[in-house]
Amino acid sequence: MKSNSSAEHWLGENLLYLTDAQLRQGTEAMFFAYRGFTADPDKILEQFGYGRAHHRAIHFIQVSPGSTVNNLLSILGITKQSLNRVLRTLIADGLVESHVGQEDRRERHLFLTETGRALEKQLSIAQHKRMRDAFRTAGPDAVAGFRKVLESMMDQKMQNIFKELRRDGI
Amino acid sequence: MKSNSSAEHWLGENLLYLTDAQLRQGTEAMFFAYRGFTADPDKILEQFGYGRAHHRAIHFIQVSPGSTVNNLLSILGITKQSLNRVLRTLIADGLVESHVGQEDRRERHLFLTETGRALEKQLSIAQHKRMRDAFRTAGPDAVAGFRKVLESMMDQKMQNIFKELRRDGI
DNA sequence: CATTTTATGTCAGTCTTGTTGACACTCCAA
DNA sequence: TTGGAGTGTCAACAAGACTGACATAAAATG
Repeated sequence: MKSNSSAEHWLGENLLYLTDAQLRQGTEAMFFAYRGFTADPDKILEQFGYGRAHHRAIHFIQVSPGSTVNNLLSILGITKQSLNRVLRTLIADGLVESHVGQEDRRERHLFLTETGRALEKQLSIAQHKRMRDAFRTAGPDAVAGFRKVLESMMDQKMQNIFKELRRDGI
Repeated sequence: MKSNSSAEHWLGENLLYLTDAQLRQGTEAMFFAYRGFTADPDKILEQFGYGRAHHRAIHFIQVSPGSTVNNLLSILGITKQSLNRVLRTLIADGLVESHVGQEDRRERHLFLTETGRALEKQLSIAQHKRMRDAFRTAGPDAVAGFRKVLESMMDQKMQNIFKELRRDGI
């Protein structure tokens, strides 16, 4: 009896929900959900002539004000040339300020201006609305699971950066 | 006593985990996880000179063999010109076959060839490995929550398509 | 039968966002 | 003083999305 229940438990945890069909379903869910996830901010960004790359830069500068270019690069996982193109336009448009470092004057510390913070707020309100609705619909336990799975799906390096971001003020 | 507990419950469900910080964390989790999610297939695709667009086409043709171009378009949410560019190369490379419809001869029905199925298998094995590991680490309840939240995050139209895909054989 | 609509394909041009490679400048540290 | 790190910039390129225009074949409709 006990060994039977244990076998069932093993099945439940390791086979039952890990069929190809289930994994395929997970794959498609990620694909479709990510589209929804970016849809609302994309509409706003379009009005300003910006793209997702601008959104990401704005987001992480907001989260870690004073972050250096290099730090931002390791978070975004793109080349400095790509980031620089985006930063250049954001700085030219007065959304981002770049301050020479006091200790190390080679470094540039990035900050959002008033205008930058306004756009960031507009973007996050739109994005958070959808996420809040999804969280409410799914319920607290589902949200916990959602975060758990997503975290496990990241590369180890990104998982560390993700946790690092939680430690600071945010 | 009872009303107090009820109030706490309400707080727990509607405020506690829906702070700006929590929503921001969800946003970042989606961003980092999606990078991990695509990383492994991307490496394989690169060897063949393909990109994510090719992967998506291959995936959904595998899931729904005989699907028409228009059907695929509504799933992928791109323009026919974009899809056509991808399909042209896949057909030229002998991964996909396009058959004129029997009832309606305007339609083209898409199928994977043997070679196409082989690549699809290689890609899904890589992608499923990461997902399976993440699912095992997080556990069955977390996986259920993960799916629930992702489904709620999709646009209504995509949610229907997603469910539609579950109905057929998969 | 004539016309319109639908499904698909294709050409041409544009945009965003990523890539490499090369080079310059500043400045810290050995 | 020299080497290397952090940063900025130029040029060229590619993937993958977009729009607009046009072509073809076949189905649907009048």
